[in-house]
Formats: sequence, structure tokens, C-alpha cells
Amino acid sequence: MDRLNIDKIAKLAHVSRSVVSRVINNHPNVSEEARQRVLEVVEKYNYRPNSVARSLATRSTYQIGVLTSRISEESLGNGYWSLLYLGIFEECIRRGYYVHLSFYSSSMAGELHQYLLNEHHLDGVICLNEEVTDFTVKKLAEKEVPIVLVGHNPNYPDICSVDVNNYDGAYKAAKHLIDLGHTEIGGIFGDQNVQETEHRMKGFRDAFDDAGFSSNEDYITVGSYTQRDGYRTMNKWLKKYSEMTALFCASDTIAMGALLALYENNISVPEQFSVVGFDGLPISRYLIPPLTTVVQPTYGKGEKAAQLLIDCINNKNKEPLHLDLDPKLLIRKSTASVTL
Amino acid sequence: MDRLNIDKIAKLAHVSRSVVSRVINNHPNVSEEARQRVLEVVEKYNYRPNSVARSLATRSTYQIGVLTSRISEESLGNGYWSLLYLGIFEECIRRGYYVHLSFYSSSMAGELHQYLLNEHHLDGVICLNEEVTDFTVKKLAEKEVPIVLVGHNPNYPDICSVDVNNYDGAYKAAKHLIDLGHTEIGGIFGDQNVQETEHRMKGFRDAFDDAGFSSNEDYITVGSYTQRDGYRTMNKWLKKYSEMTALFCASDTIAMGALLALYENNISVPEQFSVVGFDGLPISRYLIPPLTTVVQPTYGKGEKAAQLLIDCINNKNKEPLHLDLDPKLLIRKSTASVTL
DNA sequence: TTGTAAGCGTTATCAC
DNA sequence: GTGATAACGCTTACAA
Repeated sequence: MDRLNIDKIAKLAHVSRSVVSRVINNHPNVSEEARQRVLEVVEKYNYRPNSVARSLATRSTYQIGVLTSRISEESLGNGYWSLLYLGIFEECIRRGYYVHLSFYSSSMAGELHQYLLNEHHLDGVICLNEEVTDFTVKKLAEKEVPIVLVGHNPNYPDICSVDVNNYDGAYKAAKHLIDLGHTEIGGIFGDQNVQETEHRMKGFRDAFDDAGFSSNEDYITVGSYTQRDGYRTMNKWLKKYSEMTALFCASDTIAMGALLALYENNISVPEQFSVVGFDGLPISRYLIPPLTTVVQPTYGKGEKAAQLLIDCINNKNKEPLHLDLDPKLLIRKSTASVTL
Repeated sequence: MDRLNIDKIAKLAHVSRSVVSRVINNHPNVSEEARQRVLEVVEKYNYRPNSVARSLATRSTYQIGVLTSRISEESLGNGYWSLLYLGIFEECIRRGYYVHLSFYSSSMAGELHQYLLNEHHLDGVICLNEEVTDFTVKKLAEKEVPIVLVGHNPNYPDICSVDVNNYDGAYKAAKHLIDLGHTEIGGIFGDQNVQETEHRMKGFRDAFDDAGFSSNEDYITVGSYTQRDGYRTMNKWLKKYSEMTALFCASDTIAMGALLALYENNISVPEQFSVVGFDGLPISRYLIPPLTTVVQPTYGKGEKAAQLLIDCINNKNKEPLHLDLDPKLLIRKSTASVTL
């Protein structure tokens, strides 16, 4: 028995192809009798409609694209992206959409270009970071392909986005350290170019202001979200600022690097030095020592992004939405009262 | 200007749709003159053929599916999967294929079922682990959809697969420990049900045999590839086998858990206890201490899997291929000579 | 309620 | 070298 199609099923069920189509798509206006006959044949021959043909006819593919940038191996491997993607994926699957995951890198720009230009096979796109956003918006803006951003981007106020409340997260982290009696507190941030960093820095600084003393600008730096950056900066600061007793890292990966630098310099955490991370990655509880960190709902961000996108695809969102999810501080073993 | 299609382009270029099609697909039999005219119009209107329609006509979508199981958050977040996927993705993109990434979990089984049954939008599938394999093969076996496995599976000798040489990797790890003078060496393995474990155990044991003494079976256990498992087992063994001085872990994640247990028990690594991991994850160099580990070409495995699959799709592989990639030992700071 | 027929946008065959 | 024309497999008016 070779390829089944709707016509063969129709013939076998002694109805026309339209009846089969209606049954399959749960459309009204088909007699119970006919429906049963069709269903039986479908079942018997294990028939499934060809989704490609269906897409061609309906102009929608039920496929969405997720774009992220390749970044370094280090940061790819920390679990943040996997979890975010998992949230997107599961929400999509629940709502009947399938998803493509693509990594943007300059060497692959051409191919991805093709992929996006060919908007016909994607009902929508989720961008996980800024580089990818500029690239994508330029391609898809004029076409009617909906986009959702993970991480707010002030350059695109009309595009839906989800983020964690970055201000709040950093504020909580700094306040925790201040409450423990620390005053000489460093802050390593991750990405010069995003609003996220701006907000986290403001939250960090405001916690000091609210506590009645202000943050030391020498203790603040912006690098990249990598272990390497945390490692290097911590090493440098340990030499330069021996009075420093605590550190806020804008990601768990940065904290991981800092922890290693501390270890290599024989400074024990948390007895001599406290470290707070950001993200709440699954691995953070297995760091040495288990990391106190600001947990963000990474999976939830993905889920929300998918919801927003699918709503956009179905024209549900009148206004562009910009959602903020709540972070919360998780105290583990890497922070302690300052020792005098 | 609304939707372009091949007919509009044909009209604008004063040729028939067939000529346009030939130009676009680089087929012969079109005059240079006509080709130029078409190319100009295509360029001018930025026309791209509709890939859905093309797929319907050619019966191939240039889309492949990657299936993995959801597993726990912990193990998803360790970077192994991201790297493996990256290898697959980049090789596919280079060869003109786009890729879907799906996570299998029992709660999503129904949806994924649909996805796979609808084989029409997937030219091939790569399975990243065993559960997923059984599930998939059952669905796609009788249809002509090519499958490639990451990790050999003796149940499916006819399906191409890639793996690292597990025997060799474990052998090297154990030999390294033995060469350092350790004799009381534990081994924590990851998955009862896969051939991988069997091979790693054999490599581990053979290293002892070749060194002239045999492994202690009490020191060998099989659990799961998680930090939690490494943590628990190490804690238990520390109480039970105080004479143990070294440990081989069948993954870096297991090692990570073991390292934490050691830290909490105030046993310093590598001075009092040596640990070797397996995988060579990007994060392994930032563990405390940086982990000695058997590096496997994770990205390369993905790349190879994609190559095999695309070759299958194009009927290049006469015989089912089962490739083994070479692991290598990377000595960092978690292993040292046994102290007497 | 059911069936006919016209798309959807390509590729591919086959005369010319 | 070129251009009709028939697939590809489905959805959806519209007519019956």
C-alpha cells in the first residue's frame, strides 16, 4: 500500500475529500454516520494528513523559530539556554506548535539569513538576545511575521518582550550583602549593551543608597557573562582591593569564575568573602560552596515568551506587552556575616 | 505590493514560470539572457521561493528533527546537550538543513507522537538517547524516514550511530589513577541500560587487570548522570570505605556532586583524594579544583551524526555505519599521587 | 449535509 | 531553450 492521501481515504470511506477534511479538522456539518466511517478508515490505515500540503493551503505552518547567538562554549554550557528553550518548547508543544532552534554566529550569517528570509515556514520567531534581534527584526519587520523578545529592548517598543525584574533582583542581592554587614562590595556585570545591565546596576546602587551609604564606583565593572570574566576580575580585584569582602555577580557563571579565583588565592568562602550570583542555574547548588543567588524563572521566561508569540500569531495582543517576572533571593552557603 | 510568487516574477521577467524555476534551482537549459532578466527581477523584488510549496512538490523539506529526553533539570543544564546540539545544528546549516529540537517526556508523549507520525515535514531524525530511540524507531521504522543514533544501540544494528570510544576513555581514566599510585579506586557509572556503561565499566576493569591487580567490585556502582547521584554516592562511600583514595566518575556532573561531598567532609582534593570525570564539559575547568577529565568530542559527535543523517537522506550509506570517536585524558588539578 | 472545483506556489514532464 | 500542463495533498467557498 503506497502513500495514502485524503482522496484515497475519501474513496475508502465512500465520501468526498471535503468530508474527510472536515472530520479531520473537527469542522461542523458532517453527519455522525459519515464521521464514523471516515474515522474508521483513518484509524485502520493510520492516516495522517500531510502537514506540508496543509501549510500550503492554510498559509500557516505551526512552526516557530527560536534564535540565539552562538556565544562562547562556556556560556552556552551553563544551562541557562537549555532551560529557557525548554520552557519555550514545552509551551509550544502544548499549543500545537513545533520549534526550530538556531544559533547565530557571524560565520553562519548567510545561511540564517536565508532561513529567515524564507518566512513561509515560520509562523513566528523568538529572539533570545540582542544581536539576534537586530538581525531578525530587519528581516521580518516589514513582513507580518510576529516576533517576541526575551529581554526588553528599548529600541523595539512595539515588539512584545519578557524579562525578569532585573532591578529588583540586583537590589535584593545587594541588600542581602549589606544586611550581613558588608560595606566593601564589588559588582561584576555582564553586558555593556543591554538594558538588563543598566537595570541591574541601578538596583545594585539603590540598595546602597537606601542603606544610607553609596556604592564605590571602582568596585563596579561590566564585562561578559562568562566564568572567565568572573575569574579574571576577581583575581585582579583581590590584588587591588584587599579590603573587599563581598561580591555580587550578575550571573552564576561569573560567580563560578570568581569562586575559583578565591579558591586559588586561599580565601575561604563564605568565612572570609561572600559571593552572590544571579540566575539560579541548576548547577549553582553544586558549586563549592553552594551558591547564594538570585533565582530567576528561566523556564517561566521561555514559557511566557511562547505564550506571547502564539497570542501574537493569533492576533490576540492589541498592545505590545512587556512582561516582568519576579526574581527571588535564594540563600545558600556562599554568603555570611562580615567578620571583623 | 502583495505576495510575490513565481508567476509574478515570470511575468515581470517576460518568461514562463518554468524558466524562473530553472534559474532559481540552477538547472541547465536556460539562455544567459533569460537568466539575467530573471535574476534582476528576483533581486529587485527580493523574491524568495516559498519553501512550503517547494517541499510539497519535491517531497523533501530540508528539515530534520533532533529528539532527546527531557531528563532532569540538573543534567539538562550541564552543557553536554547544548554542545551536542550545536554540532548537529552547525553541520546541518552548512549543508542546507534546518533543525527542530524536541524534548521527550512522558507527559508530552502524545504531542511528540503526532509530530513524528507526521513524517512529512521531517527528512530525517537524530535520537540523542535510548528512550527516545525506542519511541522513534517504532514510529518511523516502516516509513522511509532515516534515523541516526547518538550512542550505539545493539538493538538497532541497522541504524547508523556515532559514539565516543567509551572503553578507551574509561581505561585511560583508570590507568591515570593507577599510575598515580592509587589502588583503592571507586567508579560511579551513569546508566544501567546503555551499552555505553557496559563499555566504560569494561575499560575501567581492564585497566586494573592490565596493571596486575583487579578492581574491587564493591567500589563500583551504577546510578544516573547527575550531580545528585555523585553527591550521594560519595557521601555514602566516605563513611563506608575510608581507605578509598580516588574516584572515577562516568560524567563531569557526577564528579561535580562528588566534589561537593568531599568538600563538605573536609577532604581536600587532590591532596587527600583524587577525582577524574568524563565528558570534558566547558564548565569542568571551573570546578574546584579544576577537574581532570576524559574529554570527549561532544560537538564533533553532533557534527558526525548530522553528516551521517544527511548522507542517509541522500542514500549515500550503503551499509549502516557505527562510528567511534576518540576521547582523550585532560589532566588538571583534581588528581595527584597518592599520599602514603 | 455533501460534493465540486478552485486555489496555495512550487517542480517536473513533455511537446514544441 | 522555452512554455504549457499536470502533479504534490490539502482547505474552503460555493453550489447542489
